[in-house]
Amino acid sequence: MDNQERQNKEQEILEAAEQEFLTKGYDGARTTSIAKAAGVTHAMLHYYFRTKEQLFERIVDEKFRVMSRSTLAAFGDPSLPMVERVRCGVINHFDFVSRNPLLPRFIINEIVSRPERYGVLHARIGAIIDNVYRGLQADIDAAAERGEMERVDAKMLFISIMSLNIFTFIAYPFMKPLMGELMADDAKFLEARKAENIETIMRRIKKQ
Amino acid sequence: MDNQERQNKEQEILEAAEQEFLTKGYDGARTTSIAKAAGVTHAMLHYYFRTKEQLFERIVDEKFRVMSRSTLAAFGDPSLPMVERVRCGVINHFDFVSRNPLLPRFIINEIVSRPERYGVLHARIGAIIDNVYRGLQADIDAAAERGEMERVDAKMLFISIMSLNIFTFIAYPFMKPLMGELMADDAKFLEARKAENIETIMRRIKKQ
DNA sequence: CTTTGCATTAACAATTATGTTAAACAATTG
DNA sequence: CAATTGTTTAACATAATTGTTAATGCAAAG
Repeated sequence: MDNQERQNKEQEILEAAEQEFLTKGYDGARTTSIAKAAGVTHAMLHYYFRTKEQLFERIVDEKFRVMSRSTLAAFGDPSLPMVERVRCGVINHFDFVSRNPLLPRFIINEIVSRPERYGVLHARIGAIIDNVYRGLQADIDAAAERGEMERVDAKMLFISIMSLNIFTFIAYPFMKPLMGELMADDAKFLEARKAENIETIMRRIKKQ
Repeated sequence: MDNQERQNKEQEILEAAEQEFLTKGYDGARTTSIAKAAGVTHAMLHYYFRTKEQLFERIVDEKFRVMSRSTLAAFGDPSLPMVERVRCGVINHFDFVSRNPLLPRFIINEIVSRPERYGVLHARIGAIIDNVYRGLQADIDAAAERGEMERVDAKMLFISIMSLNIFTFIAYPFMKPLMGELMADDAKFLEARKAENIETIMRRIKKQ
């Protein structure tokens, strides 16, 4: 068996594991079911990844990376005027969550149910965020000074953006059957929801 | 043993079960650990509730009821002027979630991981909501006509309110370590967050 | 006081998941 | 082609968890 094939098997296990863990969580996931979905015996899964725990770590690591990278990238281009920069941030963040709809719920559940493990990670991300914020808040203050927008707290604004964008996807399966025609067409609803979130945030920062 | 005592035991099991299921979810919960927390042997738990499944049902049922009652009640007093009615709705909903911080995550996870079971429930709630909405949208339109507020979609507004209020609590354990001083004092942060959510929603409906 | 019925316990049964191992197999290398 | 290394399988071991049961206790009712 050549390298190519081996990597394929590893990859297939990882993909099946991602699907299983993201939809069912650590406790609900079954290694046998992951192995089956990947088309390997469950002994092979253990051969490649030793334990369920270690396989899970791999998924968590990757997902955390994707999540934090994209979340930070959402606070894009500092060369844009502040108001446009925020609009752009909301759009980018919405689109990211839209491409990874299962991710936020997974990460939140993970952290809620095993807070002890993420101390290091938190410290690291915390430092990065702190840095970004200081700059962002300064830019907001400057723009407010120039009368371009309302003076707002950068962190609060950030939380609002995350709330509006993420909740849409977290609660989708819950809301969909409750909302009738509004949600009949997924694509249409998401488009409308995106516009609504942008509008809500833009009004929040609009000078009045 | 008198009636009082028996009901107490049942009650203690239910309370322990609620705690366990809400924090760990169905898969993560252990009946032995529930029994231990309730101070009974695990055979007693089975004696009272037969299976884990049935015990879980009891908790889900009650929690669903609490959740839907409070969510609807948040769209309070139709005698108030529309703008005040919305403000009041946001405040009531925030306070409700604040008193039941684990509830939204529990319900969302439940529904995501077992969608098939909630068809009936959904139909019922859907009908109620539909009803409330029709009235609410009419009231909003009328208020907009009178120039008291912006014309907005009632369902979209509702989703925004839920998003802002619920996400705060769902993501709290995740954000807390990331936000530094802002969240050092829980009570203070929640107060600030509540004010921020009210402001965000009020600006959304403000005539401009 | 005895009978009846519920409450309680401890021991046990069954199932399910994770993880291991030894042997078979395949591929690569010298 | 022999030796070595890594891969695969099937069978097994272990542990955890849910659920059952038969025996015992206990309280109230007749």
